[in-house]
Amino acid sequence: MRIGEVAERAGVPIKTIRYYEEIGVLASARRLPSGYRDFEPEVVERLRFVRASQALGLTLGEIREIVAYRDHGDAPCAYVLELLRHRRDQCAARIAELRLAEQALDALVERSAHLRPEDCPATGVCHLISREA
Amino acid sequence: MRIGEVAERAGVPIKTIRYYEEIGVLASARRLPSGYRDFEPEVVERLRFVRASQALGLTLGEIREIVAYRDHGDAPCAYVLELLRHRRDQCAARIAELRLAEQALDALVERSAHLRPEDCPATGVCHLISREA
DNA sequence: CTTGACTCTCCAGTGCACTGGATGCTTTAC
DNA sequence: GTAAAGCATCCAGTGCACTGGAGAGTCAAG
Repeated sequence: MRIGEVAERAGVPIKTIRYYEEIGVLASARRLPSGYRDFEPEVVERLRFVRASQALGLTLGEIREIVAYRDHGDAPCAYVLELLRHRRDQCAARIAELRLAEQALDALVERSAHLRPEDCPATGVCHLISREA
Repeated sequence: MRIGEVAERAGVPIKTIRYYEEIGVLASARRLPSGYRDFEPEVVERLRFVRASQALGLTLGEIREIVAYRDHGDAPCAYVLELLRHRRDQCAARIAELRLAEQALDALVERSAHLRPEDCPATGVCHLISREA
């Protein structure tokens, strides 16, 4: 299967597939006499795996580690589990941060309803934000 | 005030201050005969404003716009308000995304408690993740 | 007067994940 | 046979916000 078909089936740009190969997320593809890459059909599945992992917040570096385990013949389960746990914690932490920011933003937007531009002091940049400091 | 003192008072690295000046987040500082930057004390306040804005998720590009309003003599209130609203909506959207990812990760971690490595199929990379696709 | 701390500019690199463009060979369709 | 589509490599750029280092000038203390 040539790169264009893989790209279409997996829904990943051609450039990206070559990039994945370059950084080791995909193994180097076999070549046709023409020099064209010749992929196994399984690579489509692997690309979906990569995209699914990305959607969960794993980095390409982590994904490369996972597929390296598999390509060495080991089941990556324990490593994957560790990554997933870590990533879940990061998620939770990030959500907490964003909630705080959201609340602060909400309070600011709310407060602005009660302010008139004339109340702006001449000093500083914008007391809407800087009073927050 | 020289750059080192500003850096210390505002808690911002020297390099970063020069960078802010370069991209227009800070106005170009006056210079001493030696060539050293000579800052007004107010720049410390402005740096705090920049950091507070960043903490709310505004980009340096947006912050530059805000201070540009102020430096042209206009109160940036309306513009700031628009940014804040937009940013709040982005925040909410991102939180929703992360919640989904968190739930998926949680389900995966949970499920892994009931799987043994022996159950791993030989094909694919890791069915823990790829079944999710 | 020397040493060390401070500052200057300029260039380049980081991290992450791509993306674009130039240039040229190969394959496919008509 | 020719034109278009597909593929190849290589280099370089994107966006964001810095960060590091080289090489050189300046200032304060002893």
